[in-house]
Amino acid sequence: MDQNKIPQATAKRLPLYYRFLNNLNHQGKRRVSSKELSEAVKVDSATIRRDFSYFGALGKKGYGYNVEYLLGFFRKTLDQDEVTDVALIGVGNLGTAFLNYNFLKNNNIRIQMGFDADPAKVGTAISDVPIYHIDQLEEKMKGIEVAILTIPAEEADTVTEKLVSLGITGILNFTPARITVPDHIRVHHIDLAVELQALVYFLKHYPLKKGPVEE
Amino acid sequence: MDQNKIPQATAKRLPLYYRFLNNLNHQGKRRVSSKELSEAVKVDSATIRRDFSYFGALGKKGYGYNVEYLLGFFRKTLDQDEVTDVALIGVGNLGTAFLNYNFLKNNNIRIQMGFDADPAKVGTAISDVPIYHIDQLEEKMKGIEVAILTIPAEEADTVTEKLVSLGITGILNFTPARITVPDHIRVHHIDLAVELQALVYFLKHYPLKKGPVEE
DNA sequence: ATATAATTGTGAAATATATCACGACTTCTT
DNA sequence: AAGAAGTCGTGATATATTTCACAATTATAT
Ligand SMILES: NC(=O)c1ccc[n+]([C@@H]2O[C@H](COP(=O)([O-])OP(=O)(O)OC[C@H]3O[C@@H](n4cnc5c(N)ncnc54)[C@H](O)[C@@H]3O)[C@@H](O)[C@H]2O)c1
Ligand SMILES: NC(=O)c1ccc[n+]([C@@H]2O[C@H](COP(=O)([O-])OP(=O)(O)OC[C@H]3O[C@@H](n4cnc5c(N)ncnc54)[C@H](O)[C@@H]3O)[C@@H](O)[C@H]2O)c1
Repeated sequence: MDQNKIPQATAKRLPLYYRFLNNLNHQGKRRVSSKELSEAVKVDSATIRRDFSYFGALGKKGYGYNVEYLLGFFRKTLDQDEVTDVALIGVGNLGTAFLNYNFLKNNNIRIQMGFDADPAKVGTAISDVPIYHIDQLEEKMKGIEVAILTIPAEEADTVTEKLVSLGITGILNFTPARITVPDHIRVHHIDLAVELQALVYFLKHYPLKKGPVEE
Repeated sequence: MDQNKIPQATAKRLPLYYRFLNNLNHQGKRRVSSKELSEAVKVDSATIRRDFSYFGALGKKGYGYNVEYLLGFFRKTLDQDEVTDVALIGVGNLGTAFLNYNFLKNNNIRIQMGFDADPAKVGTAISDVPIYHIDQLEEKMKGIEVAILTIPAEEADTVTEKLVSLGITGILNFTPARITVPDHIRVHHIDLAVELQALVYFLKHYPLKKGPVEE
């Protein structure tokens, strides 16, 4: 049932398509063309058609795509029928922001518990998510396969080792550390400082149209 | 002085290299090879050499790269000698987390002011960053070219229009909305829910080695 | 002084992604 | 019912990025 031939670039766009299809559905739209979708998600319409085509012929020539059908298809494809539980490690500035966000609504993902090393935080709850001590990882984290890492960079390697030994398979890493994991574990990095700095770099070195490059 | 031929993929990695070179320098390391750096940043060593080579011959065969020299070079390349001021729009969960983070230290970027629509937040300061009312944008935001957008998705288009009319050139957009801007404005999207959902998708559909695909 | 080991920079090849452009088919209009 | 308009799916092509692999050069050991 697995389509290992779906390009990663396509896979990364699926959640985006899914969200916009949901929006359209809520607006009562019955059909949508790759052109319309393109304007909404800012992805070239040929790319959208190509993306969809990896899953078969989902549309109808001359008509477009049926919103409800497409939505249902992607819901299954993205496993949106079952809730995915994740753990959050590091209840600081970023971690707290995530705990206050409802990933269930649109993404069917639930942060089920948080862990921190600070005794002042242990035992509390944020948006109904209980916070445990990091030493309770083994005891509490049974069955959870995905972790969000929002701890100081210095702690990243130690905590990652623990997570790996407890059977985690995926980590969303917000620390600037490039953590080391065995081959069978997937890590996605979101490096906010790098993103910001890269944006600034692009602005200065790849100016878009207006404002010609001086000097 | 501009090198418009540097691939975007390379440009995105520059801040990463810069940070690790900084680390090495602090550790007192004098030289580093592409292989060592590769292990630290998890980027193939050939890719690193290729990336560096776009800027000329920065290394020495049989020796590697001089850390201090490379660091100095990238500091200039990344304009790390002057502070870049940015504005943050939307002082909620995420926005507050960013305000509490010091981007100055490693990235020479300063969030100089925040804006919000909530009167309870206006007039306060978070980590010494003053919060103004969104209606004061024009009055206060003079000279700032980059904005971080952390407002509700519904507000994204309206606020973006204002930002654009006030001469912003780059936006780091954390809302799930795909905002529409003129061609000369650069928008980078960081869509946290999409990132999380994409990670989950990859885990289920592209399992790495161990744990063969069932069903 | 010589041999050995390390490491760069890069042409060439491989891989990945995006876009063009059009035949085939559907829907809409009159 | 016929013609016009719209839209998909996709072969071909273009572009972007990564990786291989090796000659050239430098450093190190004996
Ligand atoms: N806040 C931002 O805007 C921002 C921006 C860029 C990068 N980051 C990175 O994200 C990470 C988190 O940032 P933050 O601002 O939320 O930091 P923070 O200091 O506010 O939060 C870190 C939390 O982790 C906890 N912690 C420390 N050691 C731990 C351990 N061993 N196990 C479990 N919990 C532990 C701390 O008690 C604290 O609550 C950092 O690595 C930071 O560099 C944050
Ligand atoms: N918090 C998360 O973990 C998370 C995850 C995924 C996506 N997001 C997205 O990031 C954005 C911010 O999320 P959040 O959790 O910080 O939301 P939030 O509701 O906590 O904060 C939004 C802030 O924007 C302010 N605001 C509303 N309208 C405004 C306007 N017109 N001008 C200026 N300020 C205005 C509000 O007063 C509030 O302080 C949202 O679009 C959300 O979908 C957040």
